[in-house]
Order: sequence, then structure tokens, then C-alpha cells
Amino acid sequence: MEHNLKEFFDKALKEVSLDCTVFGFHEGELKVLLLRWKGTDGWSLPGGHILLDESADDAANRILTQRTGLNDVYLQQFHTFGNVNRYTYHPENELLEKLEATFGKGFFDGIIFRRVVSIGYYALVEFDQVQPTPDWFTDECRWWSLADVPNLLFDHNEMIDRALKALRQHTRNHPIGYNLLPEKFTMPELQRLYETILDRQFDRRNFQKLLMSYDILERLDEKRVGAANKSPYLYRFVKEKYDQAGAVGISFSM
Amino acid sequence: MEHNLKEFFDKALKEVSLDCTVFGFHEGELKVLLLRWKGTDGWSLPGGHILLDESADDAANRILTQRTGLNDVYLQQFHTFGNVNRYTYHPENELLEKLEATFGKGFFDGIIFRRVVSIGYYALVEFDQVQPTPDWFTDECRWWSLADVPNLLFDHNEMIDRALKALRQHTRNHPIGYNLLPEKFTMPELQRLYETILDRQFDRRNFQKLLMSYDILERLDEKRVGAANKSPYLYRFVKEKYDQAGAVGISFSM
DNA sequence: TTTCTTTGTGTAAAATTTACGCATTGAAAA
DNA sequence: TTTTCAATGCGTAAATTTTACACAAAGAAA
Repeated sequence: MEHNLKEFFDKALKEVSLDCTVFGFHEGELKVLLLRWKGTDGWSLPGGHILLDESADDAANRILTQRTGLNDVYLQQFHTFGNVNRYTYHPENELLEKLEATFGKGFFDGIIFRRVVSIGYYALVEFDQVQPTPDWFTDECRWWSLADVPNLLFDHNEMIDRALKALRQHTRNHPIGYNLLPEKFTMPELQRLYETILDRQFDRRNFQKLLMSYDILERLDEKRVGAANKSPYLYRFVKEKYDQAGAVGISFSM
Repeated sequence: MEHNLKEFFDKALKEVSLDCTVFGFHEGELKVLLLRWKGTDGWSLPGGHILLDESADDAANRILTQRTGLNDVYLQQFHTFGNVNRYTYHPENELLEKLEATFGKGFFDGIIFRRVVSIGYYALVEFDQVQPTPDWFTDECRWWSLADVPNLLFDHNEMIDRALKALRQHTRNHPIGYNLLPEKFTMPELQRLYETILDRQFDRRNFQKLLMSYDILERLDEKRVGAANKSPYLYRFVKEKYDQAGAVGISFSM
């Protein structure tokens, strides 16, 4: 990240931060990207501060690129967290002690652990494309299954809860999958994504009918081979129609 | 407001503000509350800063109480505005000059017109209950019909646009009316509210059937008299069921 | 060659949404 | 006092959408 942390903070908004819940889909499960703070076992969401000359959205993009190696990640702002005590839900004093053991006493004075309002974003990424990369504060960055997410620092568990709710809401009103699946995928794979996000099962015949009725998918002549069953067709999104359906809004009513 | 502005700002977050789009419903139209800045003809949304010891939601409530005289206003955070130039969409230099003519040169240095991220809320209120009250910066506070809203200061026109979109989205997934209508109202009045928010017409027979199917309304024995037609029944929301329906979420599909 | 799991496809029933008519009421007009 | 007129209350049929469900075919594994 930045060579000199204090220099960076001089060029950034101090009372506002942003945090990103990065969703990936792998082996039938939703995953989120978490970071472990240096010298501690405390985990948090990827986040950071907004530079004086960049918008909040630009900052979220910059941070996401740094953490994932990806450009043009799908990003959605969903809520801003402004509780007085949002930094004190968890024992930040212990965390601070451990961090100061690593960085030196007083290092973080005036940098973190003040009153900060945080803008929450969620991101949708292709799991396989991500290169999880720790930042200046952390020495580990990796995927966690949503079900296994531990107690996080600050109010980040609440952030994930809200991000997931926002994602579900989005899924009910827009097509989903372009950002979470590889370019080509089978209908059962797409269905599993929907089932995972919305946490319910669908009849595969009705699911196929509904999805095809949106006219955003193209069935290819290829099939996925190798599994111990009938080879399923591969599909891909027709980007223009996918975007159009997203702009107009569809109602996934199943 | 505060007797000493600079004293207030010492106890508040400086890089974060919040702005409220206050919706009222009157004579079949949606209205919003706007403020005219002292000594100028520039209008803006009601807003303010967050005190160090209050949450963003508390601040929004405090500000709304100050502007409307109401407690416990229905408030919903909908978006945070973080563009770099959100204070420069409009000729803020001219505004600043006029304000300094009123308050004295340099009065606002370090107080306004810096880089500020603003949290957008919308509020739903009973039009008749509101006592529009200007704040420290303004000398007029009044309702405007949504259709007549002029060019506002900063990015406040965009804020209203987004607030309205959020309100429409909310209306499609939750019951609406408890906060916008008086306690007792007729079915045609409720229908007109829906038609105004969603900007389309409904068949009154189907509308009545659908609304009654939610089981959130109670028909009273009273009727509204005085108009040159058949006296319509009065209805009122059953608060518990209204809240329950709001928590579960309903789908207004018409 | 057989078995077993998964995929591809279509149709009928149920539920929901939409369209629409007529009698009634109450103030205003005649 | 009577008539008129606009708005309200109530119910049913048609159209559409959603849901439920069964059987044949493919392909790897046994």
C-alpha cells in the first residue's frame, strides 16, 4: 500500500471510511474475503479511506483492485454505518495493544480508532479470478465460507449481514450471475447460485423456463463433459440484454 | 439552533453531513420540505452534521425534529453521496459571497464548502402536522410540490431523485401510508397516495381488494361526509399488523 | 452390459391478476 | 321537493402467471 501511512492519511478523509463485503461463489457456497490484522487473530472486511481527490465509488474500486487484483469489479453501495460505538463492539483495546506490539506504542494515534463513519459496499466477483492480497494493516487475506465467518472486528459482522440482505434484495429485482459465474456455465450451476443466495430450492424445470423467459441467456452448442451423468449444455449471458434487463428491473418471482 | 456555530462544529463530525428529503402528501401531490439560505435565493434540503456523541440516525432524528416540530419521524437512510465535486455542481462561489455579505467575510472558513460526504435520508410525515422551521443558515422553510422543485444548491436535486426512487422501491415491498396519511382516511385517499408515489393509475375495485387482502386495514363505522357524492367509509391502519407486514415484506404487485 | 445419477422437455391444475357492470349514496342543481 | 350527477360499494368472468409433476435420454461408473 502506501510507504508512509501518515502521509497517506494527510491526503484522505479521516472521519469517513469504507468497507467492502466481497462475495464469491465456489463449490456451491457463498464466500467472503476477510483480512487478518498483523500480529493478531482479529479478522475484518477489506476497507480503507477516501482520498481527497477521489469519489467514494472510486475509492471502493481502488481498494477492491488492491485486494483482488481485478479491475472493474461490480460494486454496490448498500448502507452507511454511523453508530457512535461501531468501533467498540469488539475489544479494540486488546487489538490496539497487539498492534502496538507490532508497530510501536502510539503509532496509530490519530489514525485509527477514532469516530469514523463507514460506507458499506458489496462486490460480486468471479471466485477463480481473485488474487487475495493483504493490505498494510494485515498479513493474511483469504476467502471464508459465509457460514464459517468468525466474530469480526468492529461492526463487520453486521456489515456482512446487511450486505447479504442487500444482495438478496438485488437478486429479486435484477438478473444476477454475470459477475459471479465464469463466462460459460450450465443451467444447474446458475440455479445453484440463485438457490445459495436466496437460501431456498427451486424446481429445475420452472427455473429454466423463468430464466429463459428473461431473454438474457444464450445456449451454446457446447456441453460440459466429465461428470458422471448426462452432459449439460453451456450457457452464457448476452451482455447487452443482461444490462438492459438490469436497468429496467425484472422481478424474480419464484 | 446553536448559539455559537463554531462551538457546535467543535462537537461535530466535519467531513460527514446528512441531508433529509422530507416527503409529505397534500391535495393529491407529493411535497418536499426546502430551506432558503439567508440573504440568498438558493434552496436546499434540510440537513446538518452529526455530533460526536450521537449516531447518524439520531442526528437525522434531531435535525428532523428541529425542522418539523415532530418527534419520531419515519426515517430511512437510502444512499451516501461521496462525489468529489458534490458541492460544486452549482455556483457555490456566488452563494458564498452572498452569505458572507450577511455573516461577514471569512465567517464560514473551515465550516462549510469543504469536502464533505453526505448521508441521504428520506422522511415520511403527515403534511398537516409539520411546522416548517428554518435553521441557523436559512430564513425560510416551506413545502414545495415535487414537480415545482427549483434548481437546488449542491447535489440536492440528485438527492431528491434518488430519495423518490428509494421511496418507490419501498412502496413496492412494504405497506405505505401510516406515516403520510392522517389517522383516518378513505380508500380513494389511500389509492391516490399510491398512485402519486408510483405515478400510475389503479382500478379502484382491484386496489381495494388487494389492500384489504394484506389484512392491515380496519374499516370504521364512520363515513366522510361533506363531498358531493356518496359518503365513503373511513379506514385506519391496525398498527401491529401494519408493522408486521412491513417487517415480513409484502409485494405490491399491481 | 447394466446401473445410477443427472439432464432435457411439456402439460395440466391452481392461484393470481386483470377487466369490467350495476346499484347506491349524498350533495348540488333544477 | 325532485332530479341530476359524480363518486362509492360490491362481485364475477376471463386472462395470465405460477406451481406441480413424469418420463425419456445421456454418460460415466460399476
